[in-house]
Amino acid sequence: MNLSQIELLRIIQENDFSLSKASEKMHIVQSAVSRQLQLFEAELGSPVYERQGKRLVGLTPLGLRIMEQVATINMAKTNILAIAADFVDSNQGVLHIATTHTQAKYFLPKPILRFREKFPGVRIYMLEASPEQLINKLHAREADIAICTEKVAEDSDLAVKFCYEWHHAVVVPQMHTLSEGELTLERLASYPILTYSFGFTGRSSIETALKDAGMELDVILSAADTDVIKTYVRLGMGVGIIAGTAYDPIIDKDLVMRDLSHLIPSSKTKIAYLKNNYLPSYTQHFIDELLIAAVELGGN
Amino acid sequence: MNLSQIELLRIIQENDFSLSKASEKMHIVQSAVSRQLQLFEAELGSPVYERQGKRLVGLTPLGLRIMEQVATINMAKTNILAIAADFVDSNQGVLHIATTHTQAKYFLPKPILRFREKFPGVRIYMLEASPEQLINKLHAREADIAICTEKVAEDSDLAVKFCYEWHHAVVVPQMHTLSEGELTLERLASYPILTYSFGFTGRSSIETALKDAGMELDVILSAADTDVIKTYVRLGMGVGIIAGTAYDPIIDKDLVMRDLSHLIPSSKTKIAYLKNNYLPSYTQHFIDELLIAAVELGGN
DNA sequence: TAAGGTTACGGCGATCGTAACGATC
DNA sequence: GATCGTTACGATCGCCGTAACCTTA
Repeated sequence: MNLSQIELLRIIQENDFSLSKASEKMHIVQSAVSRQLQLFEAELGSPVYERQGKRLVGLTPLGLRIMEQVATINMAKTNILAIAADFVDSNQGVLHIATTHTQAKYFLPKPILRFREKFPGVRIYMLEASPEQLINKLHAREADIAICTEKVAEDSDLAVKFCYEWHHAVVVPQMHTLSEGELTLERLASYPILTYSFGFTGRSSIETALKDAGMELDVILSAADTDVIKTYVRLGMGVGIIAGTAYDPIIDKDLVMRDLSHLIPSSKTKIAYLKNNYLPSYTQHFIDELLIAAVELGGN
Repeated sequence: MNLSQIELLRIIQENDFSLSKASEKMHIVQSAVSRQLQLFEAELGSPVYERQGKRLVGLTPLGLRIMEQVATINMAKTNILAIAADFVDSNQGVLHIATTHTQAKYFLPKPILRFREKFPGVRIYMLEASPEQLINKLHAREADIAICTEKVAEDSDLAVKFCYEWHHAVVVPQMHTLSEGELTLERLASYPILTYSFGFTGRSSIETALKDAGMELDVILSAADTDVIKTYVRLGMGVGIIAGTAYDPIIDKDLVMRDLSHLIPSSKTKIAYLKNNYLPSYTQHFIDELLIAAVELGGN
C-alpha cells in the first residue's frame, strides 16, 4: 500500500469509477492505473470495487468502509503539506471563500480589504453558490471556508462559528403606501412580495414567521440575490423583503427601508469549515477579520 | 511523500529520535532512513526535527503539528488492513485484551470461554497491567480493548462503554470478630486493612468514602491483585477489602464476605478502546460477550 | 574512539509507457 | 466499432545497500 494508491481510490471515486478518467487526472497511462488497483486489491485480499465484467460500477461493502479511511488519509496528507507551506511562508497561499451573493456584496468587502492589506500574497477566490452547494464545496475541498446563513447546523464534519445576527427589512420605493403606517404581517401579506429564493439568506425565517401566523405571502418573484430584488422593487413590481444589512443608505436612498425584526425572527450568519481540515494562519486571520466586521455591524 | 516516510516518522518518534534504532525497526540500513528523512523535509521545505549538530533531539514546532497528522494516517492505514482482513476471514485474527489481574481472573473467564467457542481462530493475548498503563497500551496500539475501573473518563480519544457496577466487600477468616455485628466505617477503621494498591480496582472509591467521613484506614498491605490480599487475610494479617465480585463462594468458603455497599460508593467497570481504531467483527463480538456477562453478574 | 548521522555510488526492483489484446455498450 | 479495461514487455527512475566520511559524546 502506498499513498498514490490511496490517492487513486479518491480519484476513481470522483470520476464515477472510470479508470481512464482517473488516469488522465493522475497524468499517467490507464494501464498503470489498472495495475495499481489490482495490486492494491491483491494486497487486501478482496475486491474494493464491484464490477460488471471488466467495468467498475461501484464499491463493494469492503470498499465502502475503506473509503472512509481513504478520505481520512488524503485529508491528513494535504494537511501536512498545508501546515508545512504555512510554516515556510505564512503570507503566501490561496483562500477559497464560498458564499452567497448577498454576503459577498454586503458583508465581505470590508473584511476582505483589511485582509488583503495584511496578506497581499494570498490569492482570494470567491465562489458564489447556493447554501446547499456551499457545504458540498467544503466537502469536496473546493472551498476552505463557507459563509452562509442556512443549512450548516446538521453536519457533524463541520466546525461552525457564529458570525452575526441580522433581521429582514422591507424595501419599497419612496411614496409607496407601505413606507408609512404600522407594519403587520397582515398588511405585508396584502402586497405582492419580492424576496429570496428558498434556501437562501434567511428565507426559511420568513416562511416560519408566516406559517406560525397561519398566513401566506404572495411571493411573485424569488431571487438568490438582493440586487435583483431591489431592481424589481424599483420598477414597482411590489414590496421587497431583504436582509437589513443589504440596504445601503447612500446607493439605495431612493428606496425606503423599514425594519421587520418585530415580525420575522432573526437570522444568524455563520462561518463553516471542515473540522479535520488544517486552516493556514492567514485563513484563521481572515476568520478573525470576519468576526471583527461582524461586531462592527452589531455596533452600528 | 509516501507511506513509508510517514511510517518512518512514527518509528523515529517511538525510538527517541534515533535514526539508527529506527532503521533496525524498519529492517533497512541507516543511510536509507537518513535519506528518506531528508527527502521528506526537503519536500516540506522546512525541518521536522530539531537537531544538535547531526543528532536529532526533538520535534520542531512544525514537526509537532505534523505528527498529529502522521498519527491519523498511520491509524487509518492499519484500519484499512484490519478491515480487509476482517472481510477476508472474520474468524481469524488476534485480540489483545489489556486488563487488571482482578478482571482477568474473576470477570473475564466466562466471556472469554464463550468467545473462543465462536471464534476458535482468534488468538487471545491478555496483557495485565496497572490501569494507568492499560490506557497507554491502547494508545500505543499494543492493546485493542482495555477493561478497567479507574482512569478512563478523561481521555477524549477513547470510546468508553459502561460494563458493570460492583461494590466492595470485606473478607475475614471465619470466627473473626468482624464476621458478625454491624458494619460501620468506624469499626472497619479499627482493624488493620489489606486492600488494592492506589489506582487499582476501585481503590479511589474507598479513599473517597473514608475522606468524606474524615477518617483514615490503616492499610498495612496494598496489592494489585485480589489473590494476594486473600492470601494474607487467611494468614490473619487483617481485614481484606476486595471487590465483591472477586469472592468465590466455593474456593473462598473458609472466608466470610460481608457487603460494603452501604459504606463505600460503587465502582464502575468499563470497556475502553480507541475511537478511531477499527475493531474487527470478532472484537465487537467479544465486547458483546462482556456486556452479556455483565448483565448476568447483575442478575445474580 | 565508538556511535550516530551524512554523502557517494552501484545494483536491483518497482512502476511507468508502449502496444497488442479482450470485452462490453 | 468505439470505448474501456487487462495483459505483456521493455525502459526508466527511485530506493536500497555498501562503504567511506564526518561529527560529537
